[in-house]
Amino acid sequence: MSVHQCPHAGKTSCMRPTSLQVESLINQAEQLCEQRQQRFTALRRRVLTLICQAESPMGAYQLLEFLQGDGRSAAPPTIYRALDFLMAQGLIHRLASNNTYLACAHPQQDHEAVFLVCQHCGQTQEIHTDGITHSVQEKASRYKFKVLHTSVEVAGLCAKCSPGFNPPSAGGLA
Amino acid sequence: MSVHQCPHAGKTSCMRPTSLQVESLINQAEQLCEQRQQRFTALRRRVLTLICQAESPMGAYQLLEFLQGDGRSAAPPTIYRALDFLMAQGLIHRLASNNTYLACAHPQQDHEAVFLVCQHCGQTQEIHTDGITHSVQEKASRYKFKVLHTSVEVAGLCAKCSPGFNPPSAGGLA
DNA sequence: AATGTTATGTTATAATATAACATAATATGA
DNA sequence: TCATATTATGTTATATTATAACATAACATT
Repeated sequence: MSVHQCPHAGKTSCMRPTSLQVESLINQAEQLCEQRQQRFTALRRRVLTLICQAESPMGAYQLLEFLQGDGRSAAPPTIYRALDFLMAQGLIHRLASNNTYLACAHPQQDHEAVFLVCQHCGQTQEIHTDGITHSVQEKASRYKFKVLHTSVEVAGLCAKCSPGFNPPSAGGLA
Repeated sequence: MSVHQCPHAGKTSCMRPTSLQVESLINQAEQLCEQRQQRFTALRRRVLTLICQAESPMGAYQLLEFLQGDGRSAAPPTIYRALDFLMAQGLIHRLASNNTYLACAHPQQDHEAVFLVCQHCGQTQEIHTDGITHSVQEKASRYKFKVLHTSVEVAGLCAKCSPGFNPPSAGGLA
């Protein structure tokens, strides 16, 4: 399980970040919440940490199990409320196509994102694409449709999971 | 509830089609299934008809109620199996953002679609956009990601429901 | 009719998410 | 500091969406 280079420089969802990178994401979140006078509570911090540490987007009940593992009392509303908060703050995204949640790669700016969701390993990459956003906007305006939010979720196979892919260091074994 | 002009000429999901248009959609479906040696059973026909007649995309349990209203015995698997079949045949689409199902506007060709989903009235327009599809494809290939299916769901307000919209015939009342 | 295949019926349950109300923690102002 | 308001969390129950597993029925082919 090697960590690959990534264009997003430490704040991306396309790989499992190191503990230092997670810490940095959490710190960013803390600052954002402070600026907005929102409470970044222990629970919210814990949930965001779990999401940041995950290899791939996680389901609500998966996260809930981790909370319960903490010894903490946790029922479904516990996790859904935390997720709602984190989404409202733009710190995480929800993937409608598989009901999972993942850390936002760029919590600073308000943006529309595109997600490349690997059907084989689940790893999901958030990418930015003015091109797509603009195409949608342009098309929508032709229908006098006022865009509030655009969800683009691309199902497919990531580089590692594409047929024929052989990891460079493994010589095709395993 | 007037029927507006629509670029899709009778086979669109942006409005409630007339009974003649529904009939035509069903006939198309029947022909496609025959060509593919698939059984277009009474149940499947009924479900597709319900979806075609709907003003806006319908939930599975909503559809199920209609089936039960028919006097027919119907449990969840009844409707989900019909929906699965219709999706496999490309006759309907599923919107992941709100768990609803709507008739495909162009069942003939295999296509990627973009959906403009009105948050106020629920009406949903399927549009075709090579631009968006190509943008996604191009972006994905830069990440060596093999695209299998692209889902684009745009939440917003349709022309009728946009703030300030006044229906031409109502003079701003109601 | 006998047989295999596909579709549907039926029961149960899984997976995802929210409502409603109680308690606890935090913030604010007197 | 205390009283109060507000926000967050705990708790119980339930709603919503979807599937598993197995039985029966319909259909297709011989």
